[in-house]
Parts: sequence; structure tokens; C-alpha cells
Amino acid sequence: MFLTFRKHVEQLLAEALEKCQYPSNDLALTVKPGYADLTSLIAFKLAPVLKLKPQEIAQNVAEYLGADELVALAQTAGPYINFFVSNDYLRHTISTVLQADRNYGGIDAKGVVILEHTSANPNGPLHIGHIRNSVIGDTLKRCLQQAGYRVETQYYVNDMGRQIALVVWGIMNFALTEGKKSDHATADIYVKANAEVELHPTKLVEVRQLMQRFESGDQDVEWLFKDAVEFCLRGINQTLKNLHVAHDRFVWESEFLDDIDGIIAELRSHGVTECDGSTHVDLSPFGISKNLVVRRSDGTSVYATRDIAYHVWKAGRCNRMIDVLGADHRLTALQVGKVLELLSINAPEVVFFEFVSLPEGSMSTRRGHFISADEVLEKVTEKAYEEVDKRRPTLSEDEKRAIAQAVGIGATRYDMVRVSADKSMVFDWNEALDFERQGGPFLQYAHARATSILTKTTFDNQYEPDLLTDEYEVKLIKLCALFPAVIEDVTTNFSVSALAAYARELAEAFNQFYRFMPVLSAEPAMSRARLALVTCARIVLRNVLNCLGIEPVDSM
RNA sequence: GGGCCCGUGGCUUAGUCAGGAUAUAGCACCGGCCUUCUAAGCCGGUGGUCGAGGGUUCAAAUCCCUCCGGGUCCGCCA
Repeated sequence: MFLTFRKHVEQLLAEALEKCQYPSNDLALTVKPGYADLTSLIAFKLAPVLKLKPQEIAQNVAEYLGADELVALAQTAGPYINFFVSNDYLRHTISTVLQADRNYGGIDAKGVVILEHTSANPNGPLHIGHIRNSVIGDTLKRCLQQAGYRVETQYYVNDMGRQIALVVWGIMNFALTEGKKSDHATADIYVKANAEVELHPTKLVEVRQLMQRFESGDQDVEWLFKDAVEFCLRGINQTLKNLHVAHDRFVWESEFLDDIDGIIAELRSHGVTECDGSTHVDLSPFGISKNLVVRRSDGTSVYATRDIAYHVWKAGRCNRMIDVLGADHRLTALQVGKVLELLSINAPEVVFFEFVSLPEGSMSTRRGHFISADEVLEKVTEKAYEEVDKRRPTLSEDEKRAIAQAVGIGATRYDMVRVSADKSMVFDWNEALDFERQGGPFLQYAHARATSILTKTTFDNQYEPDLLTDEYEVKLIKLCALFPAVIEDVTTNFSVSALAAYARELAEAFNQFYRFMPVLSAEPAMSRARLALVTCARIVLRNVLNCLGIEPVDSM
């Protein structure tokens, strides 16, 4: 509803400006809670142009602004022009939410999105850095779907690099740890292989041979690689499932080997040069001084070229192509994007996120220095179980387990999107295990409270919305109205942390409403009106939680 | 050495792209609220020269320059 309001105000303002014969290319609308529902700073912008005082301009414009169905009041406050929503706006918000229900938050987005995320090398389990990628990616998927897009998520599987060759070589030389989850067992092998190779660099020859045999199409070696990758991926997939992350498709890098010649041929007319037998692309026209090698002098392919081929393939199958990548891929992504542009293909939209490190420093799968997602999930769920057990001792064991699971995953996922993606994070066990703050469980709690009220009565859809005039009620309705605008923001700016913040505000507003506005014990008419609002708030809370991949529990 | 990202109360953090009215929350700390729909909650309070210094502007956390601190990238690795 807020989007409608904003569009409406834009129109009113443009008309008023026209009547004043003022230019109207920038309406300078901003939202500043505490002052108004929407504010225009247009008077400031026009002051130097018109050589008039801002206050005067605001006054002149306001002459042509009046109240209507959506706008209760448009008034100046010095140079500011403030717009306030009407009762109709509030009424419409509630009815819209109740009617749209699960679809509330949709913004009529059309088309297919291919969203690549996680894509961790299958040489070990996902650690807490990888799942920042997974959670951001999966949250985007859910938001894009809520917006209306058809979304296909892809995991790009590196099945032929040096790292996988090392794993394969390790499997050939060391015994797999018995009884371990496959991805963890793979990491053990990988760590051993790295240590061994570091100690005896001559053994690298064997690893290199494996890579060459793979690329030359040696069936036996291909199977070894495939087995190793699938083995590790099974474990990774289990972790993702536990995190409520599901990929629609796993795309194997080696599938693009055949496309490389064609792509290099097509690049011939766009600044490709040969140098000592290898093939380079000159990206200096784009301000990248270093040439990008697209084929080695021994004729074998490089990762970058396969990645380009992958993106060419994706581009042909969707309207929007989005990648979620660690900030260390910034240069690579830029290079890939520029080469795609040379091929007349739009570069992907890339969402970067900064690193997650440990208090003692950065993580390294190679050295076995990392905290796995499995370990975090396990400990957090365990802690959540203690909390449930403490608060709800009468619940059955199954119920406690289920709630602990939902709360643990919710807390973990929320922590991953809470802070802006371009801020690096230091993982802290105390923080991860602390539920006494406005995190995932806080949101779930608000939802559980709303559900609790609704299970104690029936809502027959008969209500008088105009009774909802208290500040807590109005605040809650206004926040519900904002949800589609938040979805729009996430789908255009990928600001998942804004979604997290919105969820927190919504839950807070509901908790305030819950504290001060009795629902079941109110007068019948008031009770029905508040019941409508609880139903509405629960829908929005549930949809927000779904977008965050956090289970909206009915009880906790 | 060069590129990119970050630097906001003791700690974590919003706002920075599109400069405007009292700088956002949480944790911690202090004080209140459970005979009333789940206290994983609510209300109030203490605490900030927005890394430093210049500049642009009627107006700067936000834009420009310099510097400092932290991270990261700069492979015929993936």
C-alpha cells in the first residue's frame, strides 16, 4: 500500500509543481519517521534555481496540495512539505493484506531469474563464511519469488580444479575417516593431501597429471573426480537442507569445456591476443591493465573461461542473472562481466559480501582452520533446546525438538543477514548462542504470540477498521503497508539487511501492540477490529519470516 | 606499490549510492512491569567531537582531497 501512496504523492506533487510552473524532474521524496509518512525536500532543490527562499517555495507548492482519499494532510513545516496517510490508507492496507495473504509482498515482477549462490568447492564442508553466501543467496531467492519472479537457483560445482585434483589424489593415497559425514571426511583428506604435497613438492606432478588426464577426456580419471565431488556434495547438500536452503540445479563446471573454443573464436574480433602460446584478452579499454588469460599455452582451459561459458549459457535462459560472491571475487567478476560485454551479453548483477573470519584470523579449509556450518547449527540448536526446555517444560519431547530446531536455524540465518553485506564479520560463539536480543527468535516469538491469540477464537472477517486509531495500532498497520516496498528494495538493491531490519521493526511493533492493546478481552467490536489487525500482522510476519528462510513457528 | 571494501557510544550496528528538521537499533549497565491473549516480551534512563585533517555547500555521518587503522584482491590457481 505504501508503494501506491508514494506513487500517488508523486503525481500530486508533480501536478502542484506544474501549476506553480516550477520544474519537476526531481521530487526529492524521502521517508523520515517521526515527522511525516513522506516528505518532499523539493523546496531546497528549487531554491537556488528560482532564487527564492525554500519556505516560500514550499508554501507556494502547498497551495495546490489538498487532502484526498490517500492523503489525509499535506502541510509545510518550514521548507519541508509533509504528507500524511489517510484512514482509507490504513483500511486498504488491512483489507489488502487479508486478501493477498501469502502473496502479500508481491510487486508484479515478471520474468525468470537465475540466481547463483554458494558454489563452494567440494573439498570440505560449508563453513560459516560459505553460509553467509548461502543465506544471502537463499534470502534473495525467497524475496525475488515473493516479488513475482520465477527463480532458478544454481550451485556452480567446481569439479575439475586443482583443489579437486588434490582431493582425488588424497583419496588415492589416504584412507577415508570412517563414520564421518562425507564433506567432513573429504576435508580430512584435503588437509592431509595439502600437508603431504607441501612436505614433498615432487608429488605435485601426480596431481598435475590427474588434471591433465581429466581435461584430455580420460574416462577413468573423470569417474574418480565425479565420485569424489558427488561424495562431498552429498554432505554439503545435507547442510544446506538443514539451513532451509534448496538449489534448483547443480551445474558442473566441466560441462562447459566444449564451449570454450567457440567462445575464444568469438572473442577473436574483440582484442584477443596470443602471447607465448597462451591466449589473452586485453581489458585495458575497461581500465583493467592486466590481460586476462583465457587459455594456457599448453592448450588447457582456465577457470575464468569456463566461468564465462557458464554465464553465456545462463544469460540465454533468463531475464536477470544474479551471482552471490565473496568480496575476494570482485576483480574476477569484473573481468568476466567485461568479457561478456565484449560478447554483447549483459554482465550479471553481482551481490558481494565481505568475509567472515574467526577471532584468531581468517579461515582456511586447506589447513583445517574453520568452523563448519554443521557445528554451528548443532550447538545453536542444542542451546535453543535448553531454552525451550526451561520455558516450556510441559511440551512433548518432539515439540521441544521441533521448536529448538526452528529457533536454532532462525537465529543462525538472521545473524547472517543482519549486518550489511559489505561489512566483514568476526564469528563469535557467544553472539551466535545468545538469544536474548532482537534476533531470529524475537521475530518468531512475535509470530507465535499472534498465532496464540488467533487459536483462542475465530475471526469471521467482520470488522470495523476505523476503530483502530491508537498509536500502537496505527504504527503496526503502517509497517504492514511497507512490506511490498521492502521487497522492491531487496529485489533491486539486494539489501537483505534492510529486510532483516524491517522484520525486527515489525516484530517490535507487534510486541508493543500485544502489550498495550488487549484483543480477546476488549469490547466485541474493538475485539473484532484488533483480531483483524492480528490476522493481518501475522500474515506479514509469516511472509517476512518465509522470505528470511526462518520458520514461522506457531508456538515456542 | 596499485585497485576495491570497511572505520558511527564500552561492544555489535542503521543511515552513506539519490547531502537537509532531534544520528538508528541491539548487547552491556541502571531503574520499573508477570492474579491480565506465551516476560524468547514491554516501558524508562546513562552513554556518540559519526577514524583524523582539509575542502565544496544555505546545509555534510552522507560529496571531493589527503592521511591513519583493519580487511581483501592484484597466478598460464580455482
